[in-house]
Amino acid sequence: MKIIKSDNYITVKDFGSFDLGLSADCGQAFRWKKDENGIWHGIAYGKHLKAKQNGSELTFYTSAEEFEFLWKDYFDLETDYSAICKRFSADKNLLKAVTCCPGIHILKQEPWEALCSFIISQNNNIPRIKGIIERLCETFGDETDGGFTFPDAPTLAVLEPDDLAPLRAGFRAKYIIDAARKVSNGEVDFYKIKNSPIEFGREELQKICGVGAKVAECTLLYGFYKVDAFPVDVWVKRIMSEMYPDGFPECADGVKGIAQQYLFHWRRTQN
DNA sequence: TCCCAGGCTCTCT
DNA sequence: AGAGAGCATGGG
Repeated sequence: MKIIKSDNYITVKDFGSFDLGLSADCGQAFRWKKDENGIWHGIAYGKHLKAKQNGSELTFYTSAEEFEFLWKDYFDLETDYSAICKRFSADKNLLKAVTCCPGIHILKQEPWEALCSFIISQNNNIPRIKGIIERLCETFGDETDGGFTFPDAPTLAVLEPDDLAPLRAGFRAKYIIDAARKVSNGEVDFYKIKNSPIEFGREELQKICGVGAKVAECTLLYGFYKVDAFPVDVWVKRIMSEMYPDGFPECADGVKGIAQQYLFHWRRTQN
């Protein structure tokens, strides 16, 4: 990877097959938006980022320091996805999926944001998930230069479900509050989840009311970078019954979550 | 309008 | 243990 510094931005080259837009908007994160100039805007870890891609050139409107300690890792730019996709090509469906949308990386989101976002995602559609999360940030987050931060768990833990009425999250409001309380009082231990095998995280997260297998897997994959987590939603369920009635292919062992992300996006963007 | 959405809880067998 | 209804809301 090559980084060229300028006054107010940096240019990055030789980053492999990464696709910024696809990664930002393939249903794993809900806060990235593209403006009329093709520039992506997002906020993570309390920092606002503007970034754009022109083929094999990425522009980050931030300092080289911030890129090094935050965004390089957030966008998982040092993992060799072409090697992973090459492994996937042993399976004909996975080959189609990675060929159709190369460049998807798993975004390393904040654990709390991932948990909260996927609680909101249940029995919901992506445009509305984005709306609820936006209202959550506007109502309870902190204002920064480019928007609002994601409100942390302690901030929400002191609220009652009714206080979330402005979000129009429906029955999910009580789940968000239960999650906020259990995370901020340590009943659900993020540090231990991060440093334990995936099975521990599965059990720990499902202590929260409103968190079942699917939300737990999503949180582990996108919030804790447990790349073998395997979220099964209605789309992946279709894929499994149509293409893998006898089980998932061996070539995805250890990185099933990444395979799932390619298949999910592929299946969803067909027609 | 009506169906359905990156599911989960609760209840009834 | 397994199946099914109900859930809040609104996008398409």
